[in-house]
Amino acid sequence: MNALLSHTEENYLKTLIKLVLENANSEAGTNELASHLAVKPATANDMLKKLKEKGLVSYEKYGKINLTNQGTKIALEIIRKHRIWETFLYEKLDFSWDEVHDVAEQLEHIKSDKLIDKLEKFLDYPEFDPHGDPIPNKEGKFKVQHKTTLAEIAVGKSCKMIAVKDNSNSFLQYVVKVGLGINNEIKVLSRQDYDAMMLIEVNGQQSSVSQKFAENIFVVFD
Amino acid sequence: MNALLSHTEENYLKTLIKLVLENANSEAGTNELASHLAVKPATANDMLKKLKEKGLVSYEKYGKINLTNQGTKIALEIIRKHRIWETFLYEKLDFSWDEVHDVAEQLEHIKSDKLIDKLEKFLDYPEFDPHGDPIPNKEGKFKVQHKTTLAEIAVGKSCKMIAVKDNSNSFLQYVVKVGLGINNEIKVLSRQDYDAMMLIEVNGQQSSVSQKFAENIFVVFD
DNA sequence: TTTATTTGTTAGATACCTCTAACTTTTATA
DNA sequence: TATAAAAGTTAGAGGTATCTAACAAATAAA
Repeated sequence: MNALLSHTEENYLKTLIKLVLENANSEAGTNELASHLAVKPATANDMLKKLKEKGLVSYEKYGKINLTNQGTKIALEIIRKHRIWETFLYEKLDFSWDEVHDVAEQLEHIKSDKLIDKLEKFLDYPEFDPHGDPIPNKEGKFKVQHKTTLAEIAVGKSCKMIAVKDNSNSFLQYVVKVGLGINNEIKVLSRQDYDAMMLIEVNGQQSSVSQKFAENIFVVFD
Repeated sequence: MNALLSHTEENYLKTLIKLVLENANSEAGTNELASHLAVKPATANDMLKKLKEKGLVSYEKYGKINLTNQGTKIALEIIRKHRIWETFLYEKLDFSWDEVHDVAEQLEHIKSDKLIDKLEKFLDYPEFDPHGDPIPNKEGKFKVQHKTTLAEIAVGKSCKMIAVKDNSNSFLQYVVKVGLGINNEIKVLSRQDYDAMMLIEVNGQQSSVSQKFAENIFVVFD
């Protein structure tokens, strides 16, 4: 029995699960939530009351926010839809890597289980989206990859890019500019002691990237 | 400069253009509009004021409603999106003929010109949707077919189904049950004088259909 | 430990879309 | 043409999602 949630409610749940998963402490705060959704804390607070009323989040006044099992389930369904749509846009409609996110933000709210299941089949059951993030299946299960960042790779070693951490347009466009994409080989040529700037090589193209950049590129060892 | 309209506003425009095109008199009334949108006349009246304010409809108090050029343009864009999505669902995702409408009602509101243009290309620029309705191009132009209904076909003659007039689920499911679909050949075997019930044959299957049914099937002569 | 800062909450207001109930205008009918 | 019916409008209200401004609690700093 999927509760009928508004786009807004769905966006709150999606943001909450991201915060809970990223924070490692498995908790989120009102201000944090509000800033991710670009609303004021007062607004987020109101919505939290509503979501609590619906049994989707658990929290007490002045306490930390968590998703209930039901809330987690719904949040994973939204992430599933988002990533399947991103894959469709990238693979079938020739959208570029950095264009898929914004459109998928809209498409993820379409209410039709049949649609997303048929789309998944059409794409031949993809396990990762164009950014390398895992796609939850109908039961909410997904592949977890051990994630190393480019910043951790030693000088002289090579690795393969598997995902990005930051999904912002500005970052993704930067990644494209450096000539990087999913499954590309990266060789670490040197690293500055002072600021950890790295010189890397991708498909013969050398680029100098910051530590911040390197920390947002997930890789696996060759 | 595409005004940023809400889903609701878009639905009003879409319904208005349908009424205006169907009515032949090129006018619509408040009650008529309201009943098609399943809202009360008071609600429709409020929205009309807003759409007039935005320059999308023209009407005077107690007068008839018309779309402005700008309103027509936007309405055609929504119809274009709806029909392209229907075609996608039917051709690529194996949705059945009678399932596509409801999902397309949601998809038509996705805001991305790039998306719909790429989808159109992916489908190889279709001219008609799965119900036989013409798909407006980017400039709002579409093919007009001279439409004869099955009710007008003489006994003993054959014709080919090209579209349906009624898009309701109950009608479409009935059409499927009779074994009919776009481009099927229909032979009119007999017609009752009393109530115009017709006996037709489709792919070897004989069915008895009412006048109401026949009036909602568009055909061309062989 | 007292104070300052950060974080979270409440109250009151607005815009959107909807409703019901009452009223007005137009159209049809007797 | 007078009246009844249909069509259209207005006023007042409610739910959702948002805001600002003011306040309260928890945490960090002096």
